[in-house]
Formats: sequence, C-alpha cells, structure tokens
Amino acid sequence: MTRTGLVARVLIDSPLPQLDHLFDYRIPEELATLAVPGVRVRVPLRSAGRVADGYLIEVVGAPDSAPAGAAAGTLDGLTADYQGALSPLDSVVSEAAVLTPAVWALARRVADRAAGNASDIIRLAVPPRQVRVEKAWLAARATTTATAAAVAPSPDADPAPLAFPFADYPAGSLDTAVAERKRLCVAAEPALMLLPGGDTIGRWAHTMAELAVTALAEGRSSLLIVPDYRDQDQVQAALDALAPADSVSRVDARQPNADRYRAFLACLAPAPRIVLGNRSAVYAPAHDLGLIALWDDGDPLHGEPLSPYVHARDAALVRQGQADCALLFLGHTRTVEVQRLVELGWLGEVRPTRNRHPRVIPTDFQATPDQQARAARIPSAAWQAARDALQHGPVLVQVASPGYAPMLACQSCKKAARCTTCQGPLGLASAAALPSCRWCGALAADWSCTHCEGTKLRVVTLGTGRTAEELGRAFPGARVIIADGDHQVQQLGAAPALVIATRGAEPIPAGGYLAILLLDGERMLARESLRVGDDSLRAWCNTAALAAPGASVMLVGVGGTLARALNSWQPETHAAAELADRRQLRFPPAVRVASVTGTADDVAAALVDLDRVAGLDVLGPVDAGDPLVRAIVRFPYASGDETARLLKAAIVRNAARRRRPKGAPFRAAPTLKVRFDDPELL
DNA sequence: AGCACGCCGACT
DNA sequence: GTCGGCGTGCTC
Repeated sequence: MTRTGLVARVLIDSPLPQLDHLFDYRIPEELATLAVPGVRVRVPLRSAGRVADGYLIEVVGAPDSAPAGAAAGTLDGLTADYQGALSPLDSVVSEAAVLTPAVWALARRVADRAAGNASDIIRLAVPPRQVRVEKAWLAARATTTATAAAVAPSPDADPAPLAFPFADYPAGSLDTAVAERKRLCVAAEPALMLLPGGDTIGRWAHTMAELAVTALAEGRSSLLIVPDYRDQDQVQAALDALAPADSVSRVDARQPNADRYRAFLACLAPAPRIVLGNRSAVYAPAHDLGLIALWDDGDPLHGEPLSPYVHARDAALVRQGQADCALLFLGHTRTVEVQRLVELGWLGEVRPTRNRHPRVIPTDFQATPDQQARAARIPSAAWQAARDALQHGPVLVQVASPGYAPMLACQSCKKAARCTTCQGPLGLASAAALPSCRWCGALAADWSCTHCEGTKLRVVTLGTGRTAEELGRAFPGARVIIADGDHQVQQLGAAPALVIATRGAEPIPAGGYLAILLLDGERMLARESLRVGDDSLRAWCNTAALAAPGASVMLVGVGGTLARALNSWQPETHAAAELADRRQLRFPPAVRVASVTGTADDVAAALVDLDRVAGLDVLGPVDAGDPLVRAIVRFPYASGDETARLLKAAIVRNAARRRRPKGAPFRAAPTLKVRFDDPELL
C-alpha cells in the first residue's frame, strides 16, 4: 500500500483497556494545519459512521518515510508502525491544544505504573470542554499573542519582593529550593498568622505561597496541592497578599465546569503561573514547571477515588522526575511514605529555625470533682484548663466523627454507657466480644445503667450534637459553636466560645485557641487499620497547630509512643518506628502491593505470569463475596513496572474475552479488577 | 462497547 | 447445498 503525507497518532478517549494505545490515522489535506499535538479530535473506529473522541498525541511521517522519533513511554510497540490501511481523521474539534506533551507523558507513565488507562488520568487532567469558554479564550489569545508574547514572557506586573522571605527557616534551605530543584520534606511551623487583610491562616499556607512567589520571580510555574477547599482558602489568602492576582489559577473540581475550564485554559498560557488546587492539580499544565509543593500528604483526600486510584503524592513524584523541578512535601507530621523517601536519601529534611511547638499535655482520666465534666468524659486537669481559658477566648474540643468506632448506650434512656468502676466508655473490641471498658478493660458482664437502671445495651454513634449537649452542661454559660461536616465554620473571632468540632472541621480563630482538648482518642485508635496511629497523630498535630502561643493542648486518655511523639513534637520518630515495623512485616510502603479481584479462574489466569517477577509473592486468593476472590501481590519497588505491565496484559486479555452468558441477562460478567497501592488494603 | 468474521445444526 | 446461531476478536 502506498502512503504519503502525515500520520496522526491518537489516543482514544475510552475506558476500555483494549483501546489504551495509540491509533494511527491519515491526516487529510484540509486538516493539515489544525492537526497539531494536543488538540481534541474525532476519529472513525472500526466501521464507518462510528466516531470516537480522542486526543492527537503526535504527528509523524507515514511509516515508509522517516519515523519522527519514537513515542516516549508508550506501551504500544505493536502500533508504532501500523502496517494496515489508515482511515482518515474525521475532524479536529478545536484548535485549542489542551493536552500538552508534558501532561501526556505524565498521564502515560502514571497510568502504566498503576496498570490503568491513560485516558482515565487525562480525564482528571483535562476538564470537560465548554465551548463558549473555549471560544472566548481562543479569541483573547489571538489578540494578545500578537502583542504581549512578543514583549516578554515574564509577568508584566512585578510582584513586590517578599518582606521577610522564609523567616521561619534557615537561610539557604527554602529560599534556594526552586532554583536548585531540591526535593525536600519540610516540617511546617505549627503556628497561625494574621494577614494584613484580616484573615488568620496557618503559617504553612504562607510558606507555600512564599515558595510559589519565589518560583514566579524566577519565571517559573508552581503547583500548590492541598487536600480540601478550606486549605485552598488559606493558601489563596496568602497568595492574595503576595502574588499578582492574574498569575494565580485555582483548579478545583468543586467549581462550576465553566470556571474550571477557564482556569485550566489559563494554565496553558506561555507564561509562569501559580496553580492552586486539590489532588487533580498535580496534572495541571504549567509553563516551565519549577515547583510542586504538596501539603499534608497523609490526608486521605489526596487519594484519587477514581480508577486507577493514583495518589497525588505518587503522581507528584513521577512528575518531578519528568519535569526536573523542585518537589516539597510540607506537613505538621511525616507520613511513613515520606519517611521512606527520606531514609533513601531521595528527600532532604528541612525544619523551622526555632523549635517552637504547642504545649501538649497527655492527660489520663482521673476522678473529676464536677459531675457534668465526668459525664462529658473530661478529666479534671483538662476541665480546669478549659474553664480558665474560656474566660478569655475560644476553646476547642475535638471529638471523633460520628460513625467512627461506635459507642455503647443504654437501650432505654439512650445515654452513653459508662464503666461501673471507672466511668470510662464501653465498647466492643470485636463484633462478637463482650462489652468492655475502653479505659480500664473491665468486662461489663452484668452492667446496669446509672441513669435509669436499664440493663440492655445498644450500639450508637455519638455525634457532635450530643457531645455539645453534654459539654454545654459541663461549661455552663459558655457560647457553644458546633463545627462538623454539616455545620461548616471557617473563621472565628477572638471572643470566648466553646467550639466543638470533628477532626478536620475546626474553624481557625483569630489569634488561636487558648486551650484545646483532644477527646475520644481511644475511639479514634479503636479503628482496625494499619494507619490509625499515623492518622490520629496527624489529626492531633494539625489541630494543635491552631493553638495560641503558650496555650495548653490536652490529649485525653492516650499514652505511649503516640503521646510522646506529640508531646515532644517529633512526629518523624513515630514515622521512623512505623516504617521499621512495616519493613519487618513486608507491608507497604516498605514494599508495593496490588490487589487482584475477579472470578477464581480470572484471578488465577492473571497470576500465572507473575511468578517470574523478582521478589514478588502472592497472598491468597481469599473469598471476596460470592463469585469473586481477591489475591494480594507484594513486590519491591524495582519490580513495579514489570508487575504493572503483566497485570495490564491480563486485564486486556480478560476484557477481550469476557462475555455474559445469555442465561443471565441482568448479571454482567464481573471484570478482573486490579488496584495498586490501596492504602486501606492491609 | 459495538460490530464483523467464522464455524456447526435445520431449512427451501 | 445454504441461512443463521452466537462464540471470538478487533477497532488504526
């Protein structure tokens, strides 16, 4: 067959694993000028009339002319020089080149690491098209490129130099991070700061903004990635004070599609920008990327809930390698994952100059003179401190979220069930166990209610509402403010108030809390998960960082290494100990893991090839709900690429093969599912 | 997904 | 001899 002219290599936007490679199409003459890498295209697929959406990845010469360079990092050696007859490109959707080469390379690599589809990553990276927004952007670009681009690539409005750049950190640490492309793990200064505009934010947010402004001054872009919108608001407030407003793009799945697309398109401009957003911001296009800064990488919101479930931390690590930019993980605590990278020497460590930290007092439960305080499960020392502080300003009580470890209550009067010897809360160690005291361990074999003499227990989850009631009685006359998922309060004045908040929902008071009580520690730790310790320490440190200078932070009813790590403000000692344990057990993140779920036959077929992967072992398979079984494979990081490649091949084989037997019309045949690095796995 | 290709039972 | 069943595989 004779072929001349140009060939478009196209990624089909489809969730089907069989289609996750590049397809070659002939570029018709009339599309030659529009068909450039990154544009959205429509292409015929199989039979005429069917068209699929896709992205033009690259333009190459026809195979018999010079192949213009192999596609970087693709897994489609088969189609690199497709020999069949080529169909023509159907159309180019618009001239906006929305998928940049850097984002494509990132999506391909991130998907390959997780045995997933590149198009699933691209869906996170490129928001849905909004025709009006795109037309406006194209029109504006047409008028500005003629003038502005010719003038200078640097921002026209010079940002004011930072007044006290990185005042909290040693000279030569963060100020040179962008220029020297450093990879760092940064301990955040656990304090609040008041901005000129009147907002109070965590100092960490200001540090993030300072880093981005430093990059901007060097003519380079930044990605600032934070878990939720409350964190975004804090960084945004700091950026408002430090950076020109038109150099900041906020990328947030919460905003309306039009706003989201507008912010995305702004990132495509050939000028340095600051991109602020949640986990998907790690995939934002950026001109000359100089910095990726990720706040609080242990927050579960950094984990992507959509297949292939790639954590923002992992995507950031891949992107840093491709862009050769600075990469900083900032937090009040250190995750085990980051600790591993520190011990490998991959990340350097930076701490604030001064070792200032909140005064955390582990407080054991003891007999309380006040009846109501006892009912509200507050020890006397903590109750006293809170009562004194409440004279002068806001006091925070952090409680477990409803639905955490369930509590036991009296079936007749609905009041929380208390241990008859120590007044501690009763709980169930396991579903089948006898109720016992969470504090002293005494079995509540012949329990009776102290309020109504009832003898029957029921399981309840105690929300902020009930806690507020109890605490209100313990602190009569106090103004009570509830902050949880349903009642969101962001900012708070300096007036006295008793704030009852679930973790993560604490409002930020101007000047900080004068006392903080961390309650329900046992309930948080009662959860069965590998990560309860890490999660709880992270939550406690983040909350303690809201304390006013010199304020007491009381950790109630929790001792041991967690309390020591908090009290000495050395959370990395906990991370190091935890990592040592995981190495011993061969648990992640000492090794990587993947779960393989499907019918017994499908799972067995997927596992056969894996036995030649170096260092890999298989746990299970075990039953995972009637027709399904689940196996877990563990493998060293060095074997990750091979494991992912083999499992992806198994997924493709399975997808091509699976057919629903016609006897059962509504029961779709279960697909083989593979999930890498699931944090909830063990 | 959708649609074509292909290899075995009852029909003009 | 052929029409069509749906199991199998491919889509540039």
